[in-house]
Amino acid sequence: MYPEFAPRHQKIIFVTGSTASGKSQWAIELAKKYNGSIVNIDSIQFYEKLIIGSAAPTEIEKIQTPHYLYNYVPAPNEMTAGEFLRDFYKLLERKDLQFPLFVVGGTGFYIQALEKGMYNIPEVSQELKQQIENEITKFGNEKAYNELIEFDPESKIHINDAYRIGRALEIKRAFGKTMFQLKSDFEKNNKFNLKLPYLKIGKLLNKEILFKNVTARTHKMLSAGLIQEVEPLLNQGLHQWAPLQSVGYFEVVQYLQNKMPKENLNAEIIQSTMQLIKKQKTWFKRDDTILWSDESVLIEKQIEQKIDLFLNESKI
RNA sequence: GGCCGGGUAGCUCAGUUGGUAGAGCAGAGGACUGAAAAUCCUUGUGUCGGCGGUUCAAAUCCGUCUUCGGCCA
Repeated sequence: MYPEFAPRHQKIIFVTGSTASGKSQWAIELAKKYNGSIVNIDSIQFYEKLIIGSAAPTEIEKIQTPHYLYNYVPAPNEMTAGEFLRDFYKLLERKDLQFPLFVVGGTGFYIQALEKGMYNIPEVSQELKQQIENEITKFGNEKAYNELIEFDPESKIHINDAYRIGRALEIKRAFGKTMFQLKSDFEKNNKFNLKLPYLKIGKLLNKEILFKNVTARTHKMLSAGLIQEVEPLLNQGLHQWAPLQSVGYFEVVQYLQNKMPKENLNAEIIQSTMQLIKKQKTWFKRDDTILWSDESVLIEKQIEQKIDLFLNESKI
């Protein structure tokens, strides 16, 4: 599943950046220019039927350039970083795949997962996951936190972070390991990092421009039928479905459940989107290997020269 | 014009029998290895509408002015 090596002509370019930065457009231009393909690495655009609110590519765009891993996960399935890796490597086996691959998305966690690999542990059973989740809701964080700290006194997880406590307990009970042990095992022998040559580029716009983009795009989503996109999903009882907790979808669910007046919807979505952008920026700060462009065409061109070099070099 | 409420952090509001203020949200910063567009952490000095007064001490009591609601003329 994880290839140990790959032919040298198989090159990858990550195109990242915050929401509403124009990275998808840029990626499409590049894919056309270099006759490559687009691969999704946005955590919401994986899902079937989440088209408008996730700003997924249009049908026309998909016809013009090969797009992969978009809108294919049906509800109530939920995507995970690990599942994404499996799907990605399965995609690489396709004979008709046109390289270079432009892997596009703003989900830093997934980019990291693909680039560095993930801790090598099997999937935890649904039963155990459910059991731990139930315990935490029933007995509260403290009991779970105490179990964790007793087992792993070094744990840095905050007592309020029920999600991470739960995950750490899953690892403890299923494999008897601490998160730190997983990490050091992983660092000693990481077979799962990305073996193909790759380059990372991104779009970083200033806040004022992003706010304008977000405002325009939120308006567009709502008039394109975002509410109508969510309604049938709610009718199927999917209000707990993870992607419906995401920016834009969450607010529409609130509205449809009469927890928010319609006149607030637009502003609330804009606000959440700006908060998301802020978190994405914070994530990207940890990675100083991304070549950043802004709204200036000049820098974009300079980066494209680097892409030329990267694609032409035949190292190894 | 009269009566009753309100005017406290950018917003919505708490402030017990007077001891110079605090929550949520927003904003700012950060963490992050299988939900990640999620989850979590850190961060609150503001003429307590103005001016007088009572008091050792007033957002809190009194007077007055101002302003926004509502009701009655």
